Amino acid sequence: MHDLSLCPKYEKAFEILGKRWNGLIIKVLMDGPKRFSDVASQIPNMSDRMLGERFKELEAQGIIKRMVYPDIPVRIEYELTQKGRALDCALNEIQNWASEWMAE
Amino acid sequence: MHDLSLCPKYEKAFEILGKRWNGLIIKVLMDGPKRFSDVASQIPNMSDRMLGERFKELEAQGIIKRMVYPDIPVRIEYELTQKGRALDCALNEIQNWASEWMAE
DNA sequence: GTAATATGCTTACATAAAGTAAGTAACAAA
DNA sequence: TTTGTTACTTACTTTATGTAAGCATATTAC
Repeated sequence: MHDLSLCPKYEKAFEILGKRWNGLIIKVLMDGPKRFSDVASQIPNMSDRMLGERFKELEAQGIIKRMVYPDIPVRIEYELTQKGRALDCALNEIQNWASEWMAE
Repeated sequence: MHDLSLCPKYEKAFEILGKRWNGLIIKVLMDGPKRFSDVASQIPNMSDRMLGERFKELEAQGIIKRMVYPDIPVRIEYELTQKGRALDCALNEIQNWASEWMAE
């Protein structure tokens, strides 16, 4: 049989989105820059450990950036890059699908 | 602070899509019904064990159905349900994002 | 008749990822 | 001085995933 095989870029996209918590973290940040504790409180079942780990990975992948504001006390915010915000359409389509097909 | 919290249906959607291999398996089946070995050969790094496990989960979630045709030898095919096919737009948006933003 | 190959899995075991709970550094407020 | 807050980190346990092999049924090759 012919082997179409998947697009390598699509596979890479799912190395990010196909990992637990990432779809939720990115969606929360679509609302604007947020602090560690604000993201954590919007995703109740996720631990701090996971959020810290995911933030580092997403930053390394260029999807979010970590901003340090030298207020007193120091204020740290995470915000989406252009690459991260470009996921808006895709996540909205997932929301639409969920609204139509997922049970309460 | 106010706690918007995410839509529960969106969270459920990512219990499926946020799990390794599911985004790839569903995409492969968008092309039409396929046999176990055909899906396996299109996702080279995934093991048979994982494919078997994912097929069972996706069937339980109503995203695919397992069809048994009593040919000789018996032929088993996996195909998307209406619910599964409804993910087409979302996965296409992910493909678009990947095409634009993922490195080679 | 015996051996080899194909399909659609399952099993046993090893490693990696995620969950849980507690702790820490820097500062401020009571 | 004790308590609280923020943004994490550390140590340990449990779950998920990876790896390799096996199995039942059947066909084909020799």
